[in-house]
Amino acid sequence: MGIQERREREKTERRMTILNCAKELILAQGVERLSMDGIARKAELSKATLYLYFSGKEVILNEICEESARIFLEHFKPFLETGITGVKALLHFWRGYVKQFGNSDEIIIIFRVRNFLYPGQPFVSLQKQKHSKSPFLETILTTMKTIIDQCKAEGIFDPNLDSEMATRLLLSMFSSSVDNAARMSGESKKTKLLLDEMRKTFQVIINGFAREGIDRSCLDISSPSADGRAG
Amino acid sequence: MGIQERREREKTERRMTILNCAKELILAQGVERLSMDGIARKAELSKATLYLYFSGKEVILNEICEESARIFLEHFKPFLETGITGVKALLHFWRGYVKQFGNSDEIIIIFRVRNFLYPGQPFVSLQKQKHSKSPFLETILTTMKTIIDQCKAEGIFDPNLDSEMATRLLLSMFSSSVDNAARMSGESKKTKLLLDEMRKTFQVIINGFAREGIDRSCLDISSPSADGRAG
Amino acid sequence: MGIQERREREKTERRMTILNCAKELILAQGVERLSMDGIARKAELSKATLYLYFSGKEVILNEICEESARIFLEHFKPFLETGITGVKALLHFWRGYVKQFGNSDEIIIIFRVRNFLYPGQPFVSLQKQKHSKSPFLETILTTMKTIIDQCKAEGIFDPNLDSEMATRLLLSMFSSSVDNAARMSGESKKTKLLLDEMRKTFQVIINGFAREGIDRSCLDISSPSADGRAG
Amino acid sequence: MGIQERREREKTERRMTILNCAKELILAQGVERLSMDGIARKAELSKATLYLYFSGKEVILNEICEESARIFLEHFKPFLETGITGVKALLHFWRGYVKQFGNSDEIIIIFRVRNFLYPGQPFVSLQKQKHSKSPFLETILTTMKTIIDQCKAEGIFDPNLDSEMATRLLLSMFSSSVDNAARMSGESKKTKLLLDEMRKTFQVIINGFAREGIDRSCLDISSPSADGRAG
DNA sequence: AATGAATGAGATTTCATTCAT
DNA sequence: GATGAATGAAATCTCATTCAT
Repeated sequence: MGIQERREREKTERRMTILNCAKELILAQGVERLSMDGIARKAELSKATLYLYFSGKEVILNEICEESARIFLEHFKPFLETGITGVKALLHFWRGYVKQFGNSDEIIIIFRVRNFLYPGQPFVSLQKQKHSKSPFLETILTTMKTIIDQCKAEGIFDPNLDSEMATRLLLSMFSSSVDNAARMSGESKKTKLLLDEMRKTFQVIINGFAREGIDRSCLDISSPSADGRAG
Repeated sequence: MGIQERREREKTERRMTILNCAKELILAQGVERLSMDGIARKAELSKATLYLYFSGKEVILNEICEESARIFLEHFKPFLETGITGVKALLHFWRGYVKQFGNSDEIIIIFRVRNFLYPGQPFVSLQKQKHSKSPFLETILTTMKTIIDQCKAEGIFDPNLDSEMATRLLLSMFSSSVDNAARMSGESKKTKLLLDEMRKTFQVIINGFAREGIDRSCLDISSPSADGRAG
Repeated sequence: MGIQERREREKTERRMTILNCAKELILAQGVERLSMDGIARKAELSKATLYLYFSGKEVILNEICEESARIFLEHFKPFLETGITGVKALLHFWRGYVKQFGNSDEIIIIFRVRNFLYPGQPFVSLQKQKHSKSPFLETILTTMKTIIDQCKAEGIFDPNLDSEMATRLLLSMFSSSVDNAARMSGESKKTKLLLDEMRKTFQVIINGFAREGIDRSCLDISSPSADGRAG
Repeated sequence: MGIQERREREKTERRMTILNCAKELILAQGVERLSMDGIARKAELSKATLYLYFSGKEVILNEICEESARIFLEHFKPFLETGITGVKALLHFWRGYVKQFGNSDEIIIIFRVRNFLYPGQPFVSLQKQKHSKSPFLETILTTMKTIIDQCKAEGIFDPNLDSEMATRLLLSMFSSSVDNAARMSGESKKTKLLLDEMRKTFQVIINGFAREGIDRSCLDISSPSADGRAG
């Protein structure tokens, strides 16, 4: 029984080792140059062993993406509670993102891998897709759209705003920022510089979403006192 | 010397042939699947010959990007005349883009190749780069920044707006849209759908750039009568 | 010792399980695609365990072949009693084959595995082999040769007929037919079509074996009344 | 021009070199163990070069098979003239085969490779196939069936003989013999022993084809005087 | 006795690049 | 200047077999 458990644990650990090695390599040299050989070498395993845990390269990338998205969602969830206003949710989303972004590279990986797996494919395609291959990414999208709709309903955002376009725009922005960050070397990745840039960008876009004439102070994501109440 | 000249001219023509074939292939099947083999076959040259004109695949891609940017700038220039207001310039920029986008595929190529060459690298890195590898892309950026600065000076845009961030945001948006378009099949590429999406996005961002309280009608890029005069 | 015996019995059972799983897989997907992995999965054992019972894949295949031949012989034996004429024995052989072929897949396995193990190797090599690797196959051969010799002695077959060649020819024919059958999908395997083909072929060959001028009716394998008495 | 021709010739020669190396390896160690690596090593070429000449392993095997069948047909053709009786044609076919078989290994390769490409698939499947992938093999089959039909028409063969079955039987026999030969080591391959076996087998089968009561001497393939005239 | 885990060796295939002519 | 031919290095994936527990 103890053995059973230990086995299970070790197996999970190995899986994690492999995924982590892959992630590190992705951060270090880009998804494009990621090879099974490389992962094997870094994980100090034989190539064949990789195939014991994952049925192919594509699967590894998918898992990385999914796992990162899952982790992100987990970190983010506590910030999203029921009964709060849309703007408040938006702020929480942003803060969750900042927290997450400051703590790990998950989000960088999500975007980089995803862009590799589906090159050039936007997060929300203009052409409807039947089945998303990525439930967690899907969840992120849905969540964001819900928040935007709520903001519209609360009279904060322009009622004519196309929510789906808005979702796409926000996520594209995140993706760009992240890609930008991923190109930076080493520690500088998580610098204030990048977060500043992202905050500014996020702010500009939200301002663009806002209903004309509204007091922008209630949309101020930098101020901790912003409470989402329309003025 | 006549001979010398003819030689020179032929050489240039050859170069162009190669680049054009590469472009067509990129449009037809994506940068990812572009191979020296393919270019050689299409150009009806031997692979070895390609190396007489370009020192490698990377260089070809770079040149393609540059050349497309140059062409884009040429088309765009007439819309940018001195003595007009910033907003008007912005509208011209947008119209130039729409025109360009409806008329040729240069812009698709610019973004797709660039994204392939520097995957995930934003157009304007947050980290200053010593030497831009792409003078023409640089020019596009500079132009846009100039316009934004002008809009700020004219009181249309938020005086606190970070012009460089704004430039990056605009270009990221364009890039995303183009990638999205490139995923669409055939003629649908240039459909109203995409242009609509782009227009909406552009509009939202500009609205976000605007000074608080300003009348948004003067920023309406869909209205041909918008003249950039602040209300 | 009871324990000893049980152990022994269990070991034999395990061996059988493994062999049977392998057989089923062979019938389902062909020898070519048989893998140790597959056997282990089907037998619900670990691959390593297979090696406790058999020293390698080749050995498993050999045993399968042998065991199938043994089973075939067992089914066939009752049809072969002493005191009957050679032709009658031949008819019994044929009927035993038909019965066997209609009732189980052993014979398919014998030939397919054998052909895989020794691709292109005839059942009876022209070159004498010191030690037959397959005693049971050897028995089948011997039996058949005995029958043929008897037919010769009884004046039914051409006295100049080379009995060994004749044996080889008959078995090759069976092998071909079986291979043909194995290519057919599912139930159609045992259709009248195949048995017809085999009967015709068997008949032609026997006719070829016959002494010149003999009345072929006594060799008619389709007629149940043929009794092997020369007219 | 001379250069053009020389190039062409050299290219053909390379192709031949590759095919010949493959053939030698097949004869030496069986099709099963043939690998692109092996061919490359034997041909003293890089693996990549093989792909310049053949688009894959399967293609190489197919070409080998086709080419060998073509060579066989060429050697065989002179023996098949119009206006001869069916039996005479049959004798010629046999002699062509013997000649060919005594002279080269082509025929061994045909059968071994074919058996590998289409494992267990008889030359003439009981299930009709839409398109033969092998025009030359097809020709061999057609030729043989034509001869058999002619023999039936001439009253030599049993009018009830199923010509297609007969063709299958003959070819199976050849295939078996050849496989047998291929297993023999070195020079013994072409020994009288094997040819004797084949002759005997061929004779028995033809006797089996014969109409009942016919004088078998006219079917004697060993006698050079047999002239195919029914007695 | 049993097995989960690991692996070495090898398969096919691709492609940017070089070189002799 | 042009090119046909060649290739090294790398990619992904498979499988019979072994070993520590």
